[in-house]
Amino acid sequence: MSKQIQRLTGMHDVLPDDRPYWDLIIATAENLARRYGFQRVDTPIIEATELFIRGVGEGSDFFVQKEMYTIQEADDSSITLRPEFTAGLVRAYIQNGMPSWPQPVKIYTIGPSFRRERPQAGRLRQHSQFDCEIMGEDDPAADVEVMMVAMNLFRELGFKGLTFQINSTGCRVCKPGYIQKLVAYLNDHIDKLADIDKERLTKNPLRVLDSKAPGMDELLGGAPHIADHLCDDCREHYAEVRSLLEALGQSYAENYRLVRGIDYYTKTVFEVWQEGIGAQAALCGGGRYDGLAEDIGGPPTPSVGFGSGIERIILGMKEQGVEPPSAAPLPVLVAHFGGATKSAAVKLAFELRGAGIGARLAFARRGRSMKSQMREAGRHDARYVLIIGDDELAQGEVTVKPLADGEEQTRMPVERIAAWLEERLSE
RNA sequence: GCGGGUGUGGUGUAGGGGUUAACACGUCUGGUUGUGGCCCAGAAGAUCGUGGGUUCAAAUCCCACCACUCGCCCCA
Repeated sequence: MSKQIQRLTGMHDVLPDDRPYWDLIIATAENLARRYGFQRVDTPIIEATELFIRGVGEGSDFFVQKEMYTIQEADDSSITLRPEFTAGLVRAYIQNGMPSWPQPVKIYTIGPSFRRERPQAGRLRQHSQFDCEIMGEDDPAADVEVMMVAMNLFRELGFKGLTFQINSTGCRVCKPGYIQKLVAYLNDHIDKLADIDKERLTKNPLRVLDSKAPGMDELLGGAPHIADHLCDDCREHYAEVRSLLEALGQSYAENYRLVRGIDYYTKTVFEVWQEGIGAQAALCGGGRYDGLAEDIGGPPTPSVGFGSGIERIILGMKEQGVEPPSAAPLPVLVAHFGGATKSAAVKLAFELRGAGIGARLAFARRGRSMKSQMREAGRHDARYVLIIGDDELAQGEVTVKPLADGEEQTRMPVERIAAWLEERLSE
């Protein structure tokens, strides 16, 4: 056991049993996104490290050192497996001249991303994400549109008990002032903070709001809330987001403790929560990032988007008992007795496949009992076994054995079988 | 990086110092001459996560490591 090569920590194999979940989620997401006018864009899995450093923010060297898969190239350049999608998509927007496309540009993408952290429930080192962005639009309606793609995705997948958690994180004008007030308040109560929160207070004060330490509800309830310290522009924007949600009849919970750790977020931040996925209740997270395009060398481009981890959605579906339709079994198995009958069986199997009929061929290096081939057909839920023996071969026929009750076994010329099956299978 | 839990055939488990490690499911074969699902019989498959230590004797006790898992940190 120890000698065999194993999967890397935090990586997962997707086996056939899980495939229906993936297919359903991807199909639902793409269908939904297209109905809202999003178009698919795929960007490389690897980008210049610099892109993520700038995208993620000055103070976030933590990611660079510990959480990103970074490769030093021989020519001294540094490249990184994408830890998120937004930076790459904004880069693609700028580089491909999308600022001069009709605005806004609405794009979605699906693919893997990477983070080097200790895995836990719903958090893998490689995980796949569905990601939607509206770039070049500052209308709060765009925020709401993106939010509703997320919410409706989970609804269409059959989730129950979802809540919108929303907040505004301010902008370059009002956020710094708020942080000062928050820090001042927390410093006044520093004795009540856990060690870890004291550390956060110096490194990333907003994160203290996310503290899981006991007794924080009360302390933070008395802290200044950012919604009360927004500048006029941000306050107006936030108010309109809420009123549009209300106009849609969409409920939401204002969560003053909802902060996203990345510097580029401005104004709207949101998550969709579902109870019960371990410590991670969020099915998706997103928000507005009006300054990011400029940070990475592009024109001012107010934008909003969200990402949602597919593995985590699957976890949630399993917890909620949401089942995707399972893959349809192959309708036919072609059985034979080796030798010349095998050749004929091989030929028949390929003819059927060419005609669009799914067919499994019984393999048998040295011949195999009929019983064994029948068992194989049964195991795979085939509907018909087509048998070619010496007798059939001599007469150019094939025996059709139905596996379901109620159908009679028949025999017919091989030339007729494809048409016959097509008719039966389309019923 | 830190902490908890768990490591026995493919899967799920039992066993808890002493000669051939048990059970279920799964897999494969067979139950006459060319016909599945149930049933019956049989087979394959595990150096009991790895390495070291204690002992006459270790899957069982001790230590370390590794992996998986849950959580913390961080959250893209």
